[in-house]
Amino acid sequence: MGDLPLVIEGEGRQRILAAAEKLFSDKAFDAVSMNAIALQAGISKANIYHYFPNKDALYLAVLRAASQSLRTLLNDAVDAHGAVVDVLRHFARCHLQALLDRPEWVRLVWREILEKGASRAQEFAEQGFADVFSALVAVLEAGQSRGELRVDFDPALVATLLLGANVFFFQSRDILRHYPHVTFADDPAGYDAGIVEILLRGLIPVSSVDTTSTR
Amino acid sequence: MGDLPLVIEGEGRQRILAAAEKLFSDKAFDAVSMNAIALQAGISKANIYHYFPNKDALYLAVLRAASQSLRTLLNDAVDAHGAVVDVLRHFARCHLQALLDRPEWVRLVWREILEKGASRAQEFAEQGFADVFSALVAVLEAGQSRGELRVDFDPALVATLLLGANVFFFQSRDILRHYPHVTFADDPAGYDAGIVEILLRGLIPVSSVDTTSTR
DNA sequence: CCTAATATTGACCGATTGGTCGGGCATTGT
DNA sequence: ACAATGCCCGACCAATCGGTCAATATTAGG
Repeated sequence: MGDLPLVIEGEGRQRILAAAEKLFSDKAFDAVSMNAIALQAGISKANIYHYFPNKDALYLAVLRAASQSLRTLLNDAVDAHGAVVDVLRHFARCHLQALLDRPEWVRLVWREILEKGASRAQEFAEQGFADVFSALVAVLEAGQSRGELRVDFDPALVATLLLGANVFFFQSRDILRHYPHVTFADDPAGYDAGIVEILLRGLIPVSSVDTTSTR
Repeated sequence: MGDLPLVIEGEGRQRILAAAEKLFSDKAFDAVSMNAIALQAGISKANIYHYFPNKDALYLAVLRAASQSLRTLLNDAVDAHGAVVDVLRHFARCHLQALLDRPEWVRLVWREILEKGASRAQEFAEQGFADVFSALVAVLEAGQSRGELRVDFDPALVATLLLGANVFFFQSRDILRHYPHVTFADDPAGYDAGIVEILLRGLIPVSSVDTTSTR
């Protein structure tokens, strides 16, 4: 009695996972102590060991959950309906928005990729994002075979370029914001619109001064 | 006597910095102990404190040195001679090669950006790469005013796209390597060649079925 | 050869780390 | 009513952490 049960369906385990996710998302593994996690979760440190055998297992559980959530979130961005150019525009927009909506998950997964070179990254990012990548490649190939896109480029390369543009934006928008020429740091939609437009049209004028048949 | 003086000009301080750079480059700050650094440098832990007041100062010195070295390395990639398209090709190639040649520096700086949001990242990456970014933007603007490039795109956006493509390649080539469609994971030159070509020409066929007037 | 400054060290410190242990508290099936 | 079972905690542990200090090598100058 007395203590107000703020978390009814609490299920201690979820509290722990949430606390760990929050802490692990903005500090490295060794920089997050079990004490801090227990404090954040509002429980005792010893209690964590009732649900998880050790720190690694807890971290792995958090990473697994975040990775899977992020995976489905990103997969939802691929909607292969309509003309290829529209699909690309839609994907770029949704994909970047998904990254920005759940920065904790992205940071969690990306930190793991940075630390463990290709060892554990294989288990998550590789297996976890291969489908997004494949879906994007498939869209591009369809566009090629349907004549909507040129056929003399590598679809996987374009997919990498598009994914990389979004990830890079996510990672360095805080830095880009301070650059004098950058006007899109706070406008992800505008950024993606510009990116896709450049990818589609190219930087070189169509041929000579023919020009402005843009539309 | 006895001990072979492998390092003549050793200058203890450099040994420490080198050891710390190596360790900090593939493990996070809290995951690297002063003991480990001392061991790697082949000296005693207490001796480190003769050259550096504390762990933070040592880390900061390493970060500063790596950041500056990386900065000059990347700046050298910008060579604004010749036609704009050639400059872009040359820059992309050299920039990515610089990243791949000194992965320790890149990982060091990039980890710092990941950890400290925009606080200390400002001091290094921002200040350190603003000139590369500006130079690239200047090249693109020159290309626009000279009529070699279209004028209806944002130069800063293209610069971000190009830099991001290289950084993303550097970060995730270990993952990309395992993707079925990817053939360029071990061919940075080919990757950049393809990237630049796409940026210049665009994905959409010149007009309709005119086609294959490539090259 | 002596001295003074610089390098370098082993031993040590309090604090914090991941992890353990034994026992309370509450719910539940019987 | 009672035993059982899961949940939860304070206290504790050995190991390691960053950092200090007094004492010793090593070097340079006169």
